[in-house]
Amino acid sequence: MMAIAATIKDVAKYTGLSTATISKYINGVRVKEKNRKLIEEAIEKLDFRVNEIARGLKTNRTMTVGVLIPSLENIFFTSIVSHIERVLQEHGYSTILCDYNQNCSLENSKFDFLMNKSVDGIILIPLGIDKERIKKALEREVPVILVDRLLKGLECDVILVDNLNASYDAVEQLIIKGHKRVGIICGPQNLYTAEERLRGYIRVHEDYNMPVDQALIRMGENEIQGGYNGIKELLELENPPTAVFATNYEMTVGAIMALNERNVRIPEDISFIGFDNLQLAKVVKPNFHVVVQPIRQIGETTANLLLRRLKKDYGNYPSISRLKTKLVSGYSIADITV
Amino acid sequence: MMAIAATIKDVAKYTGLSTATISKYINGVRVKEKNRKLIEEAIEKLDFRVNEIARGLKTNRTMTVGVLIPSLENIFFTSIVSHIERVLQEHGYSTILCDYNQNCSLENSKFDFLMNKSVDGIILIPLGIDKERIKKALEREVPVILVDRLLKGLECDVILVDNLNASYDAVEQLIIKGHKRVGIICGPQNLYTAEERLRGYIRVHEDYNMPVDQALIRMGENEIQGGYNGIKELLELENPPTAVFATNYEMTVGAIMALNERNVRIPEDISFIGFDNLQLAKVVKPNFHVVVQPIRQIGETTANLLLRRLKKDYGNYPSISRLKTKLVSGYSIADITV
DNA sequence: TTGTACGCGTTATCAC
DNA sequence: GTGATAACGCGTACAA
Repeated sequence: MMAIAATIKDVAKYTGLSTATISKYINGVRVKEKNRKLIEEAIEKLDFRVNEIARGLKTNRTMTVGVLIPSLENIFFTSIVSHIERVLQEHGYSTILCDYNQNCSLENSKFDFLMNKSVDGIILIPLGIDKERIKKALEREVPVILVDRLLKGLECDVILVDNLNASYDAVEQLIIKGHKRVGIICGPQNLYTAEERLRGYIRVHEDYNMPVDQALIRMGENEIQGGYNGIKELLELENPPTAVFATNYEMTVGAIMALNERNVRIPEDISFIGFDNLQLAKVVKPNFHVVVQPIRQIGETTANLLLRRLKKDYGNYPSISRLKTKLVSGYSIADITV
Repeated sequence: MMAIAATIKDVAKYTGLSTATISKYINGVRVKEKNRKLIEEAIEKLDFRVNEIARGLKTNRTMTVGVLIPSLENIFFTSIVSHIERVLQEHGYSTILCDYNQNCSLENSKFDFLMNKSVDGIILIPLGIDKERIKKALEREVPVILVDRLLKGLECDVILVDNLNASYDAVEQLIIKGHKRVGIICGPQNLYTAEERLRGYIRVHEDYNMPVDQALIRMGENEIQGGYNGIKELLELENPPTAVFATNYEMTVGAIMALNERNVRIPEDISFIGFDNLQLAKVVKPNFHVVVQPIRQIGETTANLLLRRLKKDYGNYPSISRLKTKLVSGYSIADITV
């Protein structure tokens, strides 16, 4: 025999009160002290829980947020989601998670899927979504928050990381320590973050009046393989760099692997700065310098902004946050100033 | 002006038909050819979409599945989720994802949260959940599928990996190649998978009539640090192993890092078998042997089983699948048979 | 094949 | 403070 969930009606019957009163109690309206006791007893006894579906039908809210990310197999993205989910859940929202497998057309269709599911809001790490979809969502008063990547020409809340200065500061450290030839391993240039990180690299060169040698710029996929190949190519240059900056986590792993494999010592043979995973940087000896993104802050800021929008608080719309990274020091930079 | 979603009523008005007819059309019941055309035109024109909330209220189904995993910061888990989500989404289900941060009490409360959200089914990678909760869910006809870990004394569908034989086969390869002292780096023994993997190690020793040296068994957290420490301890033994088996991905990364750092060569100085991430194994030179879990298959099997249960197909309940791993060869085992 | 009428569990609007 | 009642949008007898 299966326990059918009790309804407001049941509680009403049990207490002798009306459904209206029960509903009010549930929604925080004051009721007579005596009735309060009674209702609480009934709820306990009948194991009553609000039917969110029925409530949603009335209120037009599902207490559900859609989160759409490029891939579930990338720890940077999923870590952000982890924090988002925690904060939202604390406020009673559940998180419908979708990934689009780095595929724009999937990105579009999953966005539609979420809209069809009547989510109350959407958090999106975008790739190449059709901006009209986002506009339409906003028109329907479904707030959308972009994360990590900007979509030019779209008025929308967005939480970013200051990638340009992250990169600038990292490379600057190398320059300050006397490095004239700094290699950079970066992601595809149609990707907002990768582009920004390369721009930081270029700008710091300009600011220090140093030429940019295109041969030192290695682009590849944001994967282990990309980092691995990048290092390989850099080491095989006639005039190889004395320092290398890897600009995302997977590439950092690949780069370290390639260096170890060739017995290239850090920092004696080459100086190195990695990206993102502090734990990894701490495990490898010598600990390497690493640019750490404020993952927790990204997630929490995003969730909190969305919660505000869900409360119809549209203060400082559109809000553009640019969170700061941290350069955590290690022992992977050789001082070669003469 | 915001586009309010059209309802069945609107479509009925537009076509001059009744809401019942529209509803039937939507649910695949035949209608007059002429009316079909008309309805389709109206749906297109009005941009009508079924209100899943209202439908859920009637059908008592939310077309939503809860997925509860130990951590969103572990790529093994999230990769499984990725496949689950894809399959479910193809069948119109959305996935509410929660993680419990490796914390049993959170595991319990998030399970409750999902039940309160009236999900149609739950997929759980369990740690120490109160089994009564699962029983109660099953009684309420909410199917639950366990993944990766067994809960003893609970009748429930479960999708497992044959960890014992995975470990057995890996270590056997080392033994066949003449290794008498094989180190194993494994996770905490209150964890189902870690325990199974160690049992495989022990069983193959028994089968080959080899003593098990407790000093060669290093336990730690399933993290990079655990693998790193494990290798370190093994290398510092008076009588160190000639081969090492790391039993999860993070530990494999840590182990490789530690070996590289000490310039211990694979396989000249030590033979090695890793776990899980084929891409990593292929990137490191020499490619190392690696036990690969059928992640895609785990996800798809899980999703498909749940879909069957959601259709009230309770054939071969409880279903216990034990999926096979694959030992992918590399060049990390030295043949030291004399 | 189509239409009428009602109910799903909740909230909101009134009166009282 | 409380209660009766009408929505919310859809599915489904049952009747036509």
